[in-house]
Amino acid sequence: MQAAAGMEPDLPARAIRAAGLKVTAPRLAVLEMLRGAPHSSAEDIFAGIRSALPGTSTQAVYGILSAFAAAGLVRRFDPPGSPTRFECRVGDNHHHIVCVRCRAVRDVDCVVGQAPCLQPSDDSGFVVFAAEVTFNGLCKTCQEQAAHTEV
Amino acid sequence: MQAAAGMEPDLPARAIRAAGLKVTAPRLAVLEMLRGAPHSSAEDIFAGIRSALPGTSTQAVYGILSAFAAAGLVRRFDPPGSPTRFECRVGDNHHHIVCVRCRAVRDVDCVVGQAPCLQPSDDSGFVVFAAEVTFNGLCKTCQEQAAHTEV
DNA sequence: GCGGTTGTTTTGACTAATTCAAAACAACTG
DNA sequence: CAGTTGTTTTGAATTAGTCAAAACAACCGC
Ligand SMILES: [Mn+2]
Ligand SMILES: [Mn+2]
Ligand SMILES: [Zn+2]
Ligand SMILES: [Zn+2]
Repeated sequence: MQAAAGMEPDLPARAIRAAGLKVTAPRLAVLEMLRGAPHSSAEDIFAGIRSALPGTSTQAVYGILSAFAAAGLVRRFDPPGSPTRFECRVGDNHHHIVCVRCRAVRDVDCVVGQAPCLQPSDDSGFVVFAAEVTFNGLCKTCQEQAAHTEV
Repeated sequence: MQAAAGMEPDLPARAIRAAGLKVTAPRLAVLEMLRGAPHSSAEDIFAGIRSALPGTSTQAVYGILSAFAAAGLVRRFDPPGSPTRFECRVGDNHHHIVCVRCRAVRDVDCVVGQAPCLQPSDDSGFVVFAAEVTFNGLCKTCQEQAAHTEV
């Protein structure tokens, strides 16, 4: 499974190699898919790549995502009530809005500038690495459907 | 299972009744346990009450916690990588620090005053109800153990 | 206090999401 | 091009939680 190597930069492959990982077809497929469909679950990704790569298994996808996350290539995000999602946007301290009805996820840039939420008022002796902010709400579609149902 | 009724106020029972729920032994046990051990998981709670109430099942605990959460008596919290936790502190917009190593959870009072993180910079048309802030870090114990292992 | 109604718990099965481990395999190094 | 090492496949197991029917108990009114 090697593309015409040595010619174009082939960004995804370089990113994987730069992370100290071997470049493989399933890994390229997962990374490509994740670029086009951020906040996908492992199962979403498996469904998205299985036609192009028959013989691929969910376990492979889980393994790939773990490796990517450990290498800092992707970020995990656990919305309440749905399986873990993954995305390529890393290291920019952005947050998420989740629709409590349909579980849709949208990115939210950090509210108060750079890394605002990173200082808890009292850290109880913890060393804090990161702050995850998750807004719960209703997406536009679900607002409309709720308006219909209610009243 | 009726205590000497009509004498003392019996706070937990009143809280349950005020929420429009019937007062039962397992419900009292769960609420009591949750007061003494906030951020417990369903399984934690089951383990904590099963000796006092043999014959209780995990399903009962799950049912009780769902009813309590729906009634606003308890709050759920989903730390990444561990089962859902529950607590009695409700309606005060407080947040959490989670130790990424041992999964310990601590409360953090809201950082910037009242309800700071409640305004996303761009809400994409979402109506936002609440903001969950989760700080990831290392607890004191895990810092020390990490210091030993590393260097 | 007694019985009926309704909400709660038990019992038992089942699903979804994820993890573990051994063997087969393929990418990269020299 | 062969060896080494990391990756994927295959197959099974586990964890966390859900669903549904039947047994049961709290609470209301009498
Ligand atoms: Mn995102
Ligand atoms: Mn708390
Ligand atoms: Zn929605
Ligand atoms: Zn810890």
